[in-house]
Amino acid sequence: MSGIEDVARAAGVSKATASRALTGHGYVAAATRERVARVAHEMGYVPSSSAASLATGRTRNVGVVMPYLNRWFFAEVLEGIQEVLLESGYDLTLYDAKPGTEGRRRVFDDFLARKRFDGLIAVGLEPDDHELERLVAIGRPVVSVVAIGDNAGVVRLDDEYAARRATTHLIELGHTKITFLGGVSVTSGPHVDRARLSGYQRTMTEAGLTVTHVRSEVSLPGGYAAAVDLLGDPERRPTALLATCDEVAIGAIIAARRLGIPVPSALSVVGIDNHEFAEMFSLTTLEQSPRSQGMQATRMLLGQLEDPARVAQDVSIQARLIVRNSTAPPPGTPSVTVGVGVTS
Amino acid sequence: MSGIEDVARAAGVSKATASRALTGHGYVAAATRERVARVAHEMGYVPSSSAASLATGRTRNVGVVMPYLNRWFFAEVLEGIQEVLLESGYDLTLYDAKPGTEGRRRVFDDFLARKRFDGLIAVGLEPDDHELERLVAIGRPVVSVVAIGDNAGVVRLDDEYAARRATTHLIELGHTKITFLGGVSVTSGPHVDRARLSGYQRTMTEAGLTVTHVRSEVSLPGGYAAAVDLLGDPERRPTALLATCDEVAIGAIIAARRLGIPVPSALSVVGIDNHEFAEMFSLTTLEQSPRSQGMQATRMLLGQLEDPARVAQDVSIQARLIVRNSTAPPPGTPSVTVGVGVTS
DNA sequence: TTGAAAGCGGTACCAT
DNA sequence: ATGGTACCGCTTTCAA
Repeated sequence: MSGIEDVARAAGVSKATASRALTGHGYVAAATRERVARVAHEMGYVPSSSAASLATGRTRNVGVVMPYLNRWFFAEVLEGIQEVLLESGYDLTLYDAKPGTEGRRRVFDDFLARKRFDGLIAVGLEPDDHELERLVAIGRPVVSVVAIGDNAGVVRLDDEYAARRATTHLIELGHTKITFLGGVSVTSGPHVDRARLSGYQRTMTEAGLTVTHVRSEVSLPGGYAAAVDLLGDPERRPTALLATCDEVAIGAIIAARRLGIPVPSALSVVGIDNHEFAEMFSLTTLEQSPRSQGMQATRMLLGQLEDPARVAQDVSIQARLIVRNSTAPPPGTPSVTVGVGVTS
Repeated sequence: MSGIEDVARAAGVSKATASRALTGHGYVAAATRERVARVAHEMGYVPSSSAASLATGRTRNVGVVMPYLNRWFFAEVLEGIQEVLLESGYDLTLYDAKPGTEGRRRVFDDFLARKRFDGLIAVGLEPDDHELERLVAIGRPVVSVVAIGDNAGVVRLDDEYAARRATTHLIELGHTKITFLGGVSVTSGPHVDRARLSGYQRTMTEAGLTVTHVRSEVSLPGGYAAAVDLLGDPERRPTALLATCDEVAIGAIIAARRLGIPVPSALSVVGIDNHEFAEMFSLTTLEQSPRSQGMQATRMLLGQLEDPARVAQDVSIQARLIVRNSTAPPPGTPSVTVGVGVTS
């Protein structure tokens, strides 16, 4: 395994010159640079990253902390991050921080403290005070996808807006019995679900409609289970459902089908995400593109790395409504109304 | 940021002793060790990993290469790997190697060559000759999940067996028109699907039954689309479907429901995976636990790292059949037959 | 434009 | 059991 010294010798220059030629920092005669580069290539020279890191203090590595890897949103964000890092020659070190686990504690207390990265991307982390403090203590730039509650750079969906938009869509179709499916409450549970629930509640209240909220585990099977429960009871059954995310919405659609409730003629369903399955289920939803959020966050971080003076930004995304075939006017509406009320 | 030298000074010992006390290598008086440890802790000392790597040649980091992050199998494997590495204090560097992309080329030609890891885990990689050569050239232990075609350590599902077992299950129920859904052919496409298709074909042939294979993109929407096509044509419609994986199987079940074909009374469906959605769809399937495959592979790799003499193993897993409610005897079978023929 | 040499922060050998 | 010191391989200042 040849080091830079071997390359220098073979090219007939000093280590210093070889380093300059290879890194592009400092003056080197064009001819020299070329010769060194060629020799290095021929010898199959690959710089030792630990030596370079030790000398420069930079790792050319970015850390990514996220609580789930196997959920659509997170996997997509991760792919987006990976794509940009790959282009930029940065490695990506992944830290899995599942809420409430010993592993998460170790990630914050041990792993991150090692600073084996130049910067960090936190995805949907919802850190508590202690964790936030650790994050800040690292002293490296942090950008987050989904708010994190401090002054770091952020890329996020405007959740409140998305929920308002979705609710408005249903109200405009003529619905009055609209139930929000998912999350815990406005004051507890993941921030994302709280913001969406809140957007729904405000819109309903402003329209003089009654708010109804049914909890559901935030996953496809969770939405299915909750919807089976809700829709099975004719007393409680609404004419429209706003789910906290597409996974829950799709679970609900599957539940409705099993119960023989036609969507959208007897029940409208809206989600938030534009999940990869949304099209297959003709789901009306609000688009958030997690992949491009990951890409944006990464670009923001890389920008800060190359110019520490750069101010951290806060990018808020207004989701676009995608109307498919899971929403229609409520049953009994004269067919002159607006909308795409085609029966499935 | 205090270094080991500061710790040594504060504890009144030499750098060497401090290092020994902190790493646990070599003799140190118990009292000394304790004092050094305490001082280090008080000072918030965190060793520089690049310095340590440079000195020891070991990174305490494991690389993971996989072609997809957003598919169930891969995400699960990744979580399993992450879990074991976290326990062992290893970092995890992720390399996304999507087939046919420029990014993949760079991963193999540039990123992996930097050897910023002590060992590598390749998941479902299906490397071509060039890529395999690069992998070997790295000169670090490699363990793969899903075969890789060389002499590395492997943890994998016995795909041929899984398909045979699934096919046998359907044959025992009395089915004769069984179609395999997914994959490309026995000689092309991903190895996994080829092996499963092959297991199906042999079992069918041995039973004197006719082989029918319908291609499908290997995803839930893919299975849905392919099944809509197949089941929509009464001429071609079989009484049972064996899907190359649960995602395809579930797509097919959804398609069947949409077409008004009751599962399992008019159509039996078997998958391979035991996907997180399998239970919700009452899917009969062969269980493979990707999470534990990831964990096993990681333990195998860590074992090789601490004892390079250790022989690489080849762990092959025989999937267990989980009978749920997506399989039943074919329509028209007298009800005295064996099986779990409950109509959905 | 190039070279010599001093680190970067640990580890581990060799003495003591 | 502990200390002195020579590396690990690269970057970067300073002098030439």
